[in-house]
Parts: sequence; structure tokens; C-alpha cells
Amino acid sequence: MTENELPPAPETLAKQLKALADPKRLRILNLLMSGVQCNCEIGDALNMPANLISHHLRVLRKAGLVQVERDALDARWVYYSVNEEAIRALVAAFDAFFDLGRIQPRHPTCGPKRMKGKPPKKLIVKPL
Amino acid sequence: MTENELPPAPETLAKQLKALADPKRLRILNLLMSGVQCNCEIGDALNMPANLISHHLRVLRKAGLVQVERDALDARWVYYSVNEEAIRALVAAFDAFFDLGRIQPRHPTCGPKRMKGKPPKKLIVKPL
DNA sequence: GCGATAATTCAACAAGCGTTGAACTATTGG
DNA sequence: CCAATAGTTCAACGCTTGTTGAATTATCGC
Repeated sequence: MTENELPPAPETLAKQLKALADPKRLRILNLLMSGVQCNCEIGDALNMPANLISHHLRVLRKAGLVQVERDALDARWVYYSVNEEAIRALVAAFDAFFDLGRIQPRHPTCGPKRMKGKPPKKLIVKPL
Repeated sequence: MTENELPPAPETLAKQLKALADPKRLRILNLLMSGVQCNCEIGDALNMPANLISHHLRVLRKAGLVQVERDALDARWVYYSVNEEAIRALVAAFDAFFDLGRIQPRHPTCGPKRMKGKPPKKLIVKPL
């Protein structure tokens, strides 16, 4: 990212981070990051009941982070995979947001009276 | 990251993502990403009451993502800044977790009977 | 048609969480 | 000492969310 680009909208980013902010969902995604899985494979690997897996996968689906396909010959089998495009975009957005190159020196618009119009004093760390 | 490194523990990552998974907290962090701020500057910029800002900053502090210092000459002023080390580590962990290079072909341990011991059929997309 | 299978959805519940308003703490200056 | 200031903490409330158990849906093979 260049310094002229704006970080993504907080609402959009927060929505996707919220979908990720659960250990179980991260575990599911971790499995999918290494390859396509069906509900029962995820259940075996993570010792999770099918209904809970379905619920979590629904959250991830709604967030656009996973994709779903049925087996071509036996539709009872449903396979889940990561949505590579969405992951790629999310990583880019995340990296842009937390690009440490964005940090600028402090420009006070508020502070003790003697600080107005003057360069900021050197801060010292005091225990809170 | 090399392909031999493990992704971070889901609990650790989820805890930090949970701290980020709120639009208001992302807005606060966005301000801090561009420079050190005090509570009233954040409040002016985001039109948020001081107590709510304190609450959100506490969440971010607990997650280790921001740092806090008091003004050297007037301790009423408290300045917040991003914890660069923690951000750097989080970005690295996030990128490692969602490294698309991790994706492997599917190795079925479960599926329709005719699929055992055979290469996976080509999947077709059916509406769910 | 029916039993088995894979998966999804629903309902209820408890826990978690963001917000509001009030109270509190610490500091400064007159 | 007291008023003003910056900031933090507390309590209550309504909303959100993860989990459990049951019910449902769709599919397959006999």
C-alpha cells in the first residue's frame, strides 16, 4: 500500500474479524487452510458435533470466507474450502490497516495549556 | 514464514482478533495508527464520550495492542499509542495463518463409499 | 417405502459484550 | 481548600453469541 491509500472501512473489517474471533472457527479454518474437508472430517479432527460445525461454517460462509460444494455423485457429502479471493483481500486489508509505516509524529490538538503552539515535551513513562 | 512453521494457537489469535472485532475500536486504532492521541483528542475526532473511549482503550490495552503514557508535566493528560511490537507480531501471525501457500490437495478420510481408496471426483457446484 | 446417513436448522439457555449514566480518582491552579 | 479538568471505573440494561439437544431436510441403497 502507498501512503495515499485509505485503510478499509472499520465496519467491513470488523465484521470479518468478528467471524474469525472464535477459537473453534479458527480451528475449522486452519483445517480448511490445508485442504478441502467435509463436515464429518472436521468433526473427527476437532471432536465437534455436526450441528455445531454447521453453525460455525454458516458464520464463516456469511462472512464470505469459505465456499461450499456438494459431491458430484452423492449429494449427502458437502465439501468446504477457503475462499481464496476473500482471504487474499482480507489479508491485504489487514496489512494495510496495520501498516506501521502509517505512523506519524504526534500533532497535539489538545493537552496541557503550556503545550499549545509548542512542540510536545518528551514523554516519560509513569505507572498507571 | 516457511512451510515448516506452525500457525499460531487459535486461542491466542482469537483473543486478539476479538479485541479488534468492533468498529469503534478499529476507529480508535486507526487514529492511533497515525499518531499518539489522548482521550479527548480521540473523543473530538470520533464524537465518542470519554468513558466509552476509556472502556474500549482498556480492551485494547488488555489485548496488548496499545500502550499508555502520562504527560511528563501534567499527569491529567494520558497519551495512547499503538504497541508496534505487538502489532508487528500480530500481522506476522495473521499472515502466517492465512498464507494461501499452505493449501494442499484434498486427502479424503471420509466421503461416499465409492470414494475410498480412489482419487476424489471432480467436484461440481450445486446450489445449497 | 423405509432405514441409514450426512448435514442443516430450530429453540432455549447462559454467558458475553457494547452502551449509558453516574460515581469516583487523581491532578492542577487560584 | 476548592473548583475545574482529564480520565477511569462501576452498575445496570438490552442485545449478541456460543452451545446443547431435538427436529428437520435431503439423499442413498436395499
